[in-house]
Amino acid sequence: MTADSSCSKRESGDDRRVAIALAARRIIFERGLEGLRTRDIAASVGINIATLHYHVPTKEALVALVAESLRHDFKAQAMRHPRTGKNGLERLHLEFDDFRETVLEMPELVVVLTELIARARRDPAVAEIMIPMREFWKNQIADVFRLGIADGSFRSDVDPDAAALIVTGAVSDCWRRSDMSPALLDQFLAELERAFTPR
Amino acid sequence: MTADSSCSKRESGDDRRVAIALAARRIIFERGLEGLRTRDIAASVGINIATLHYHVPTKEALVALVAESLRHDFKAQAMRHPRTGKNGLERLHLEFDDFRETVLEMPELVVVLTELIARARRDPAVAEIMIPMREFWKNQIADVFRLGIADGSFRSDVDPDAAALIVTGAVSDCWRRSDMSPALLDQFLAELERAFTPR
DNA sequence: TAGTCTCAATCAAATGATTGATTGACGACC
DNA sequence: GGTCGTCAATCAATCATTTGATTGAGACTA
Repeated sequence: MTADSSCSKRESGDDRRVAIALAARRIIFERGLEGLRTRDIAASVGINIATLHYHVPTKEALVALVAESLRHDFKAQAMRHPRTGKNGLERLHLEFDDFRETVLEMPELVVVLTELIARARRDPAVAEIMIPMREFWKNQIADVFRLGIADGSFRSDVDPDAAALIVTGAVSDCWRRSDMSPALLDQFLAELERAFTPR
Repeated sequence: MTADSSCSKRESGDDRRVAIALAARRIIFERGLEGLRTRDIAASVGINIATLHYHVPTKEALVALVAESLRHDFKAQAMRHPRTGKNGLERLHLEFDDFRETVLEMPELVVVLTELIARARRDPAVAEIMIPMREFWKNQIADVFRLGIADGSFRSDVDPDAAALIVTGAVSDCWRRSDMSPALLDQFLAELERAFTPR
């Protein structure tokens, strides 16, 4: 206890808010938005409830902070692997590699994403963050399909927008299952590629 | 008010519980599990909070009742259109017709389903109802694919289980979007069929 | 009549949020 | 280098309301 000198120093506002968002994400993962309590977050961060309110004034603002936090991670993720010089199919394949990595590294991500997307229906502040995120992802995949059709790595009768909806939807749902064996995951992703490749 | 004679008769326990489940579903649709309050359900049904507890002893039991209610509707739905004498592709097509109907008739269904499936991770009583339901649906679709491969209406290299995951996942996610135009929905479903048909 | 169902009032605890006092950090000034 | 003032950050205590649930009496039904 006395050796713990890091506790005597105050964190900056931004660091605090990051810690708050991460704690909230963990709790949402475990208990859903349903079970998210401001006091639990404060306890998890190691601060008083009033301090939490000092940094994040309302619970609603807190949920929006979580949404921002997710957006931030999502963005960092999207920049991870360059796609230049790859054809459509190769890019789709890289998307799936990213997916596998994310499942391993951030299992909680999609559970929290799902809760926030559901909340977007009833909270405009959250919608403002989550819906553009989702659309961005879908449009990225649609562009991969357009490229693939042009370079011949996908069937010419593929509808890029519809295909993107299929891929993003199937991948999201698969992610939510979280109990899939690696073998079944491989089967699933292989079948998803086969769905669009020429014969 | 005085002309309202239906209020003068007591409902049976079963009818009450049905009304309670339906009220709860409506509230979950509007506010999520996060915003589900026993008093709001009681008010919506037109009964006192103690009466609600008489019929459904705890909030947990109430959520399980909602899960049962969903299962019941899901079952009724599955029996709706006979599938005899149809090949694989025709059956898949009928599944999609059902999907369209359900989107129109019960828009709240998948929002509530999603909330309950998320809750299944942390509530064994709900998991016991929701997970078998989901697996049943997936296995039905997998059987459609097996039939279709055998009758030649689907590609022979389709992996039925993986394909079922793709279809159920994509359809569920699409359903959750709830803001899709009918034209885009048609495109989506057509592309989903093309993904598995021979060339 | 007996069992079922319903209600208003109530309980104990939880919940999001507030208040006022105190502490920490930093820069200016002597 | 020490002191002071200012602002940011923190805390314990508290508030007002909500929440899931309970109690005991009365109403309803067959």
